[in-house]
Amino acid sequence: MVTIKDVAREAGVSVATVSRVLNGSGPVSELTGQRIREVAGRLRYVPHGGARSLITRKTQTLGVLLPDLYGEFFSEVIRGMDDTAQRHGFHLLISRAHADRHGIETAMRAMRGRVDGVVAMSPDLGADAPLDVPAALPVVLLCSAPRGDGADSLTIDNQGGSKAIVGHLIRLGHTRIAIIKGASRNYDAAERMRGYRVALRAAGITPDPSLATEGGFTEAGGYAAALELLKVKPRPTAIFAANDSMAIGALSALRESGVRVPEEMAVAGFDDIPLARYMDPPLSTVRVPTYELGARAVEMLLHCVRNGNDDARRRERVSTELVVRRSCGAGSARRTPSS
Amino acid sequence: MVTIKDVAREAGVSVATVSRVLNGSGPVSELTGQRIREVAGRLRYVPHGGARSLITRKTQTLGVLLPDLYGEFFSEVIRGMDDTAQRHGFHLLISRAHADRHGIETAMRAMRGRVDGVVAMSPDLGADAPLDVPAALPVVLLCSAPRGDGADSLTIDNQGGSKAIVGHLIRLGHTRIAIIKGASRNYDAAERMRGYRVALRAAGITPDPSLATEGGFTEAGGYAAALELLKVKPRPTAIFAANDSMAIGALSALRESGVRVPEEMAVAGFDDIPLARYMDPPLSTVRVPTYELGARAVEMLLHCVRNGNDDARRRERVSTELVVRRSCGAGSARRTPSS
DNA sequence: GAGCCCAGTGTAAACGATTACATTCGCCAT
DNA sequence: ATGGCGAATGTAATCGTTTACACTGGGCTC
Repeated sequence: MVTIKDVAREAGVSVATVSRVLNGSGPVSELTGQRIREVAGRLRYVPHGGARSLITRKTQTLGVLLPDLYGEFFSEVIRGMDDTAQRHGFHLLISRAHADRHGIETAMRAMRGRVDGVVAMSPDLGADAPLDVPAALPVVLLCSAPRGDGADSLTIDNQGGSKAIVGHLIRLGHTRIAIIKGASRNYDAAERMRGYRVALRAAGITPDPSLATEGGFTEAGGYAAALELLKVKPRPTAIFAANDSMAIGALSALRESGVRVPEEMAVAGFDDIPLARYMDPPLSTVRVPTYELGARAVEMLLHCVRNGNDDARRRERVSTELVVRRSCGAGSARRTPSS
Repeated sequence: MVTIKDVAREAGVSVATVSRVLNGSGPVSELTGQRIREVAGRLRYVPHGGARSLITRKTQTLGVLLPDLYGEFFSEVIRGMDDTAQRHGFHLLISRAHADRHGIETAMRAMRGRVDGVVAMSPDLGADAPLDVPAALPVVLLCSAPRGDGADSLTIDNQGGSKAIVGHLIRLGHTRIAIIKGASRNYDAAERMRGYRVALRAAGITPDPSLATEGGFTEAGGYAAALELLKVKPRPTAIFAANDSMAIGALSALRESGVRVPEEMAVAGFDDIPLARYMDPPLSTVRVPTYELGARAVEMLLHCVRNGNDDARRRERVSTELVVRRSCGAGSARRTPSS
């Protein structure tokens, strides 16, 4: 492996001069510069990133810690992150970790000295204590309950989205609106539940506990939850699933039970995954700007990385967009934007 | 930021001893060991990964270079890679790069000194010349035309998959089978086309050039291609799209043209993306084991990293599985495995 | 022509770890 | 008593860079 020393020897100069030429720092004569560049090219010299970052104390790399979920969400977030990082000359060190405190902390430790900062998604609720990681490491928490004041945080406007779609159902005349909740300790799930309650109360409807089931954010969970809800008397006329996967499971359950959607039961989801518009009927939902979520998280992190980590903590939130399709039975069946 | 020196000073020993304790190398007295561990814990010392890798000449990190595509494929591949890498104590440095030679080479250079090896996906055909990267860097090429002998390669059994599904259509009695090809210079696309031809010839059918259109692997492309194919006289009775996205586009085009699937036109895709089984009718396709693809690629790379990069080049291929659903009109409409 | 400045270059000290080699010391066999 | 051995520890070189500082020599200004 050819190092800067090899280049220096071959070009008959010192390593300092080579470094200056290759980084454009310090004054070097035109002639020497050319010679060095020629030699470096001929020898196929490529600077050793690790060595460089040791002395400059910057790795030009951002750590990304994601929970064990995957699918379209995962890849879109990463796409947003990578685009943004690359535009600023940064790499991405990606690791999937358990969503709990311990998993996150372990993974973060392993990143010490390899990254300039970390975007971590640890949606598990409860661990309100700040993370036990080297204090100097900038951290942006994604879709997580804000924790202490060691880290910035970026979340989805879950409440706003829930309120929008539940409000829409209410305007369509529904009063018995059920909810299929997400994973029990999950931050997004809790917030979506809260938005649902707020929307009902704002319309003068008292949330009925028998209309709240849990689906764990999975398709199978949504399926089971829908079957439960069909047994409730009087039966709800609308189901709001806290994500699209569960809504899709619910649609299957309803079809197999012979319940027509949206005539006998309106259904709505959350996330607007690609599948949603292909459902039969197409699923009304709340669009989450996944790409922007990743992009914004990296921007926030880069801000910390560059300006030091010491200034005031930022708490940001990306807003959502109501996507009305046929599954909720709106007259506005075709008001779907674009897709 | 606390370093090994801080720990050494605080514990009243030399850095060598601290290192020995923390790595379990060399003999250290029980007492000293305990003291050092206690101090390290109290000071929240975490070894600096970058510094360590500089001297040990191992980064415990694998580079991953993926083209600008995304979606379910992307995330599943990464999931397979990360699981495998993590099991062996490795991290993943992920970068999206242009699929062409130059993009790959640039990205690889940026990874010098940060990774122990690279999995690169550069499906663009044509660049048969070996990649111009530091020779010592182990590389596994994913879904790409084997290039020179500097790198191992792992591909999908595209031909096998195409032959299976086209063969299936032939057994159903079709003789005029159209194909919607993938992106023009793409390796997978070319191989799938080849498999299609081979299958036809094996059945004594001469491929009809007017039945081959191109859809660029996109949904819109598939839509347009299907409209083209409907104009061909005599009209084909089956369409094989080289991926599911195009098949889905084709389904839309057929529905809007009032052509019933599968009665008037059989349709088949390739990839088995999650959407496929939700289509109406559910899409017959070829399942690609995406997770295993990523997992296997990392295993191959780790083999190179560990045993040096010098031994014989491996050329591996993951096999595919025929997934028959309703869109191709098989009597076996419900033979779909699991899903 | 002495002093200064500045462009161009080299020397060597970092960065934070690992590890080969040297040192010390107690113990045991001779 | 002496030599040798091995356990426990320290010293310092090393990995591949960047960069503060020192040095040289030529062109100015007075």
